[in-house]
Amino acid sequence: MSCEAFFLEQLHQLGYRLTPQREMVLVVLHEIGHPAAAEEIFTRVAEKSSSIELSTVYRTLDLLHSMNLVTIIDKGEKLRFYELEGNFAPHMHLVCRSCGKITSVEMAYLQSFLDHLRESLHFNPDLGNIVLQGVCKECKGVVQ
Amino acid sequence: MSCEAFFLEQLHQLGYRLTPQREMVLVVLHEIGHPAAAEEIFTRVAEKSSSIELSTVYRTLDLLHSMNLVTIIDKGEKLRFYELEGNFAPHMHLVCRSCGKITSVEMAYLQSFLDHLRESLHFNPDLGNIVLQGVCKECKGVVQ
DNA sequence: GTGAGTGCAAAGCATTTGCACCTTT
DNA sequence: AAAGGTGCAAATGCTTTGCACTCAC
Repeated sequence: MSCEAFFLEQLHQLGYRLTPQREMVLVVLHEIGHPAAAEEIFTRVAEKSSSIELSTVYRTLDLLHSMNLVTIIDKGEKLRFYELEGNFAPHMHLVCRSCGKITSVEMAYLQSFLDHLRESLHFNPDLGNIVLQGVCKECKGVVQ
Repeated sequence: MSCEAFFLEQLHQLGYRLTPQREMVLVVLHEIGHPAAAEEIFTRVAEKSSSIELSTVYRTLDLLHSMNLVTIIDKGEKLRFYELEGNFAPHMHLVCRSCGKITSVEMAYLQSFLDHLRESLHFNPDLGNIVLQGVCKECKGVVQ
């Protein structure tokens, strides 16, 4: 099922309504295809001549997040990033502390560790929300 | 070397000064022994009859962080938590999305994954800054 | 004595919220 | 018609910053 279809079904099931604003936010998240700040999503929707307000973007992102369609990436600063999760296998994010670049990594290599958390510590990790800070390849010489 | 000694040495080396406020923040971080918000540290110092201002706490925490004596834990909300790192082996934190409890886990199980990041992706993770969201043992039945 | 550090108060700033109006259902 | 959504503006609240005074060196 495409994530639009899933979105429509969920909206209906939960008694929410489909508005042009919600539709546009989903479209724009698709187009961007990488983690983006609320402000960027807002700007892109506005550019498409669809009128929208920043607080509506936040409310829609919340909604999408509660449906597990959007991941919130907290880089440890004030600003948060939002990414459409619909089409991808679960993955984690690497954030470069020098250039800010966000890289996606598939979860496979983490699997045994996550199993350990679940089985030994009985802690159930949220898979959509894993962020690692560090220094990327390109910035290796620049900092630290 | 105790972390007080390390702190003093670093201060001196970098041309910073030892003030009662800085000393008290370090003492209180020791006493608390678990991740705490700036506000809590501020309150505890104030209780000890040492006069201090919240912004000074923030400035001191920044300083300690830049010396790698303090870890900043970002639970993905506005509020951040600060923990003295001096005496411990590097570890990561599990944050329960239901009750907010922070648990420390040693890094050993993550080692092979971190090696993979370094070797295959040339990404150098910050060890002091790893936070995983999820649901803890006690809250297993409560949410999700 | 000198410049780093502190207290105070004010600013920042992403995000949230209250409320009246509008629109989907 | 009813209730959920939106826009607008104001509030939040942790954290940061400017500035004059103080104090460690």
